[in-house]
Amino acid sequence: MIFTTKIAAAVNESLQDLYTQDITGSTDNNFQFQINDTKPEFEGDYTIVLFALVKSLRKSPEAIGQELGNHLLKNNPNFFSSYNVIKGFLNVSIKNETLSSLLQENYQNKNFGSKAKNNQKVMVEYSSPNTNKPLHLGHLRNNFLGWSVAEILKANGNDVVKTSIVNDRGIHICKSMIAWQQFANGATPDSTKEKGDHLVGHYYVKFNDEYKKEVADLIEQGKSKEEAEKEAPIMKKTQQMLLDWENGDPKVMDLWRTMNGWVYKGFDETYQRIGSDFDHTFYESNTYLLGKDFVQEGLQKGVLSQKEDGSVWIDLSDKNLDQKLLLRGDGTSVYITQDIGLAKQKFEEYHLDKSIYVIGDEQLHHMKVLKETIRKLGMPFADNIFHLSYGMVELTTGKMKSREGTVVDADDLINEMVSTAEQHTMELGKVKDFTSQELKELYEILGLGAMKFYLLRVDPKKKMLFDPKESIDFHGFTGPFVQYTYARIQSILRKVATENFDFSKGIPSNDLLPMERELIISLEKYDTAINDAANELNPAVIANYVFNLAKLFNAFYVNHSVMNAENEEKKILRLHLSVMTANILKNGLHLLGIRVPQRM
RNA sequence: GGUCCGGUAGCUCAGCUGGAUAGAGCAUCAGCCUUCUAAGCUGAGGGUCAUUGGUUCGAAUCCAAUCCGGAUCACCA
Repeated sequence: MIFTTKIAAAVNESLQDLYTQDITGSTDNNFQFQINDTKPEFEGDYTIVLFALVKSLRKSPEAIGQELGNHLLKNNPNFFSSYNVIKGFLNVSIKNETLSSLLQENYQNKNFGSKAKNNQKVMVEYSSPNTNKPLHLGHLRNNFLGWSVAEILKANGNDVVKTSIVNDRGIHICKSMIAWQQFANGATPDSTKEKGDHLVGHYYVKFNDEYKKEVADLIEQGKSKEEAEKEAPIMKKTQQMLLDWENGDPKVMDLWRTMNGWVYKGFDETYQRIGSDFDHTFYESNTYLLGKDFVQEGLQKGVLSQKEDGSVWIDLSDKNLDQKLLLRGDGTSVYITQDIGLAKQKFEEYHLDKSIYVIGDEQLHHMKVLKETIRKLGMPFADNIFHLSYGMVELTTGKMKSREGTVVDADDLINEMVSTAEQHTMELGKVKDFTSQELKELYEILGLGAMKFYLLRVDPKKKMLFDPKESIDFHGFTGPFVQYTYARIQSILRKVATENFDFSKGIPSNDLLPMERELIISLEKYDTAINDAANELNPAVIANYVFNLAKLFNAFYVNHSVMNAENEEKKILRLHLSVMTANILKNGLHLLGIRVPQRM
């Protein structure tokens, strides 16, 4: 970022000096060019692409390149060391002195991280589970994404509020409750030694099994499928329970609170383990009546219309979106009604500039409708609602369906990852002196690191394929690879620390090897990575950056010794490089919710 | 059917606001541990960037059409 903006400014200045008179017509001095990284097969650090200038200057790209390169060097003798022109590409190299003083400066600032100050108040809503079943792989993607995006936005200078809305009411919750009443014989998490969310989840599946059975029986007795589905006793009981719940029936409320309590306890355990946290949690049981007022207001304003049966609609056909029901004939609200109410509440209570919803892409349409409805209702924040939609996690073995129990359970997967980490660690045998407590901690760091990296390294928008039979890798483009690089550097620092280096004296040499230059330039790009990731709401940008940096360091590591450097000056330089790389790897991984081990 | 998203190496994915010979990881093959951690490093093979046409100095990238896959279009949440 620092370099590209600096180069852009320098190029602009030179172009103005050289060609202002030559430009006919426009006087805004707007020169078109592009700055790219120089491809490794050419000499140089950055490449200025000149083709776009050819037309307005009416010169050959080679001529422009020579003139511009020459002028740049003359004008910025402390910044550029050399240039070359190949076809329409002007490759420039940055001076060693500039690079090492940048490293020096950033070393003293402790970080290359973003200095951006956006100062926006942003809410990120993510996780948003149902309290009738445990979390599965899809929820993990959501949690990791939401948490990471929130941290990335913070790193980019925003004030971020993390929230979750818990879907704790409704017919599906009653299903688990009814099935528990009928089949559980009073089983509790304590009596069964099972995590509460799993226990409740079983009865959700059980409901579905029983329901199917009853429907089949009724069909056998001669009912139509439709009739059977309506009349199945367990479904009727469930619907009655929902009514009782809405009327505040003490017995139902009691059971509801108890069973939700079990689920929350289970969720908390999982959240704590994966490091998900929220500044505020909304509960649907509190928010589901929100939004009705706006419907009334909208009616008065004439934005909404009412049908004969009393139902209220909004017409979005001008936005290519059809009509949408906002209030049923009996006056009860639907999902989107409360969403409108909650959106408004969020903006007002928190004075938000932006509200981001981390929700699967199957709700793209819903979110579009929500946004347009809010706009039509005249609420000013419609444009500040963003849907960070992510693709489903699909299994090689078919679709995940909680109802049918064909999901990759979050807790199971985490356990599996952690034990794989243990297995690898045991095989390598590098930490035999660790206490059992330290080992346990290490396995968590590595197992979760592998899993988070795996889920975050791909573009959120894309759906991803997961093979439950194949374990997530610990080699190559993975979390453990980056963690390993960090641990390696710590190993160097542990050995050198005893020698009491005086870093305050700075880097005494400007004699840089190609790999040392590459590392500095790469470190400098962390800032750009954070910016890009924040603008795109895409943690994969960070994952890719951090991986490339680690790869670069490893190549450097095998070629050049820090401890036994050619001379004292080299040693100091490389220590700076090592510390900075470790800092950024740690910081970058943190943005992905991944911790680093000191040894592994 | 309408709308939206995707199709890049055997597999999983980068690259997509147009730029040089399309990149990683896994898998395959060949090397590297008396020197700071081999969860590592070096190298090799592997491509009709779904197809066809267009735009231009230049297209994986932009446009159009077609094919394939998916999501969605509730008085469910």
